[in-house]
This record gives sequence, structure tokens and C-alpha cells, in this order.
Amino acid sequence: MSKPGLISMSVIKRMPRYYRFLCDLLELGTERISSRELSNRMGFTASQIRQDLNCFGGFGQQGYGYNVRQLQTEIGKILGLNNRKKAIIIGAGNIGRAIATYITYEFKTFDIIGVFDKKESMAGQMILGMPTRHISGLEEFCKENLPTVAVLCVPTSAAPEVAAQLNSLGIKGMLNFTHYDVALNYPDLQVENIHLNDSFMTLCYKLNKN
Amino acid sequence: MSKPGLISMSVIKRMPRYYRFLCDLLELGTERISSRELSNRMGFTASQIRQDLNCFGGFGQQGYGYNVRQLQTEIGKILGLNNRKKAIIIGAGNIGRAIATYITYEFKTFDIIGVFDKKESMAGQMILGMPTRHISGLEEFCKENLPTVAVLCVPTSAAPEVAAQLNSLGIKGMLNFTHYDVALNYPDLQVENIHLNDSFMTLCYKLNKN
DNA sequence: TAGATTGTTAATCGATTAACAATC
DNA sequence: TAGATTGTTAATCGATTAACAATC
Repeated sequence: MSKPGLISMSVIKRMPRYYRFLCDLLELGTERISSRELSNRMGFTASQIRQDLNCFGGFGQQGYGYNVRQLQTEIGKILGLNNRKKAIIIGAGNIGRAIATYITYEFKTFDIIGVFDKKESMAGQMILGMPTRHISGLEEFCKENLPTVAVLCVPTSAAPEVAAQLNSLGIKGMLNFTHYDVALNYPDLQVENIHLNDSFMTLCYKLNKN
Repeated sequence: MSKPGLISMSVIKRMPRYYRFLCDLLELGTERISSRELSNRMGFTASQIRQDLNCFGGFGQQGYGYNVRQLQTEIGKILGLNNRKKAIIIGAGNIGRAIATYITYEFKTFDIIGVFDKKESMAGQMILGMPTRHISGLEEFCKENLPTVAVLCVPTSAAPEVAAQLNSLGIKGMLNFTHYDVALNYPDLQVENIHLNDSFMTLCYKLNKN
């Protein structure tokens, strides 16, 4: 069960949630927790929790449960949260600036080393103590600084070109805020889509149904 | 198959994506499309597309395929995109301001009628031509203007209190950017979570695996 | 009519839940 | 030891895919 690559996305997608709840428990000073108790707090079944965790190894102990600190550390390792990665933001509009700030203060695994925009008027404007750079300097910057992650906050119309460029410049992973389907066109890139519009529409549906 | 309430979330979650692709096709001037052709463009199987659409009705025609405009209109109706809803933003930080702006220009179904923040120093600052309001005025504002949707952009620590208040003030749906589990605590509210951190961690996992 | 493509049923696949023996 | 709770297997459930008759 602990062979990597065999673990389904359904399981992976739940890991950040476990991590979050374990962090909360740690802060509360909880030392141990059973799958049953976690189940109550998180809304997953105890069975699923044990099943999920066992994909990566036997972190628990019969009759005792799980050690909160150990489990949190293990999940952190599984997710690779300790491997810091250099990231750049493409698009210094509202979303781009918000995400740059958010990542810098709330998600230490990514290290924002540059913010780029196409607009000449943006160039030089300070974000997080760094000057916004014009997109024309992207290639040189990447060759010098070797970022591996990019956050795509440009208008969807600009996305195909930017994605192609980032791909050729050695970017390995992307957070895609546009509606352009990067993953479909670059199957070797790791992509996480954050389609705000999709979430809005799903909420609309739920609201109209009730 | 077209009984409402019986349609699974897996299907619903794909509808916004259909809608998006159909909008693109419309802009390209495409009149008709087959499930097979859609399948190629979207990366779903043709079988799944037909299965999904048939949950809501037979929008296609044998031997012809689907009429793009008609299908787009139908999916818009299914999602309820024409029923505009009054929305408020709680938390006027970077994310709050970015989302307020984004919704106003990119998602016309929600109409942002107020932005609130706890910080005294924020009060009065203009966003989208409206003054940011102090959170103390939330109750009065809601009673007067009856918003039904709220976007939660406060720090997670503040979320439980704010969620309780919004719930009691008649809010029906929430876009939750915090890590507080609103849905677990208010099962009658419609909630869409946008857990940026979870997306970041999932990307980390994918990057470390490869 | 012949060709194309849907709507729909049946088969497969995968994910979740239940159960329980192992063991702390 | 007795009680608790895991790890793991088996059973169930739901979602996806395949197949094909209906029909435009």
C-alpha cells in the first residue's frame, strides 16, 4: 500500500485537510487522537481515516490511536512541506498581489522571489519589498534564479502564451488561476487549478436548488 | 434522471466547466458540437458528457449533436446564473479586495453591495466606489439590504464568530476562504470552500512525487 | 435511405464503508 | 489480563465507461 504513485487523488486531496486539523489539535495541546475522535471533528468516517493514513504507513498504535505531533510531522513529509520551492507570480493585478502576499505570510513552502506583469506602468511598483518586473525580463530572471513554481494570475486570454514560455523556462509546477487548461496542453507540468468562477457557479447551483 | 436533488456532486462540479467551454465555442462561432468533439477538447469521455447532460434533460439530437448556444443557455439555467444575488464581503484585506473586484467584473451573478472589516482604520476606504464599512454596522446593513451571499475573507481565528453572525442575519450561501469548517457547523448553509492552502499543498505533493 | 450521434442500459471500475482479527 | 483501537480484508456503494438500440 505504501508504493508511491499508486495512491489515488481522492486520498491525496484529503491529506491537506488532515494536516490542517492536526495543526489545530497540536495548538490545543492534544497529544493523542483516535480515528473515531478525528472522524467526529472532521466529518470523514473513522474507517476512511484509517484507510487513508495506511496508504502511507502504519502511523497509529492499536489500543492507543495516533500521536498528534508524529502524525502531523509525517503528513507534512508526505506532502513535502519542508522542501521550499522558489516561486514567481505572473500577473500583478488584484489576485496576483493578494496571492503573493498570502503565500509569503501563510505558506512558507513557497518562496516568492519575483512578481511579473505585462503593463509597463506596473514595472517598479513595490510588492513585498520587491519591485514588480516587466514580463520581458522573465527569461533572464528564470535563467538566473531558477524558480520551479509559477502562479498564473494573468487574464485567460494571455494564459496560453505565458504557459508556453514558463514551460520552456523550466517551471515544474503551476497554480493556475486562469480558465486556460494548462494541464491538458502540458501533461508533464504539475498543475493545480483554482477556478474561482467554478466555485461561484457551484454555490449558485446549491442556492437555487434549495 | 431529471429529478432535482438526486444529481450527484460529481456531476454538478463538472457543469461550470461545460459552461466555460461552451462560452469559448460560442465566441469562436461554433454552432453545433458532438459529445465526441467536446470530449477531445475537454478531456472527459464522450460517454460521461452524454451521461452528465442527460441528468438534466435531452439537450441533443441524434445524428446531429448539441446546439452550442442552446446548451450553454440550458446549463446557465441549471446553474442559476441569471438569478442575481446580493453579496457582501467580510474582510477587506488583500484577498477580500481582490475577490470583490474579481466578482464585480467577472461574475455578474453576484452583486457586491458591501465590504466589511473589523479594523477601524479600514473604515471609509473606497473599494469599487463603495466605502468599506466597519463590522459593527453589519447587522443594520443586512436588515436593510438583505444580502443572501457572503464571502468570508477574514482570518480563520475570526471565522466562527462571523459565521454565526452571518447565519443569524439570513445569509444563505457562503464562499469560505478561511480554514474554519462552516459547513460542518451550519449544515443548512450552502458553503463553497476555497482552501488555497490545500491547493498549494496538493501541488507540493505532486511536485515532490515527480 | 445511409451515416451520425444521441439517450440509455449494462458492465466495469474505483472509492467508501463495514467488519473483525491482530495487538498494544 | 481486559479494553481500546488499529491495520486490513471483504462487502457495498457510486461513478465511469462501454455498448448499442433508437432516431434524427
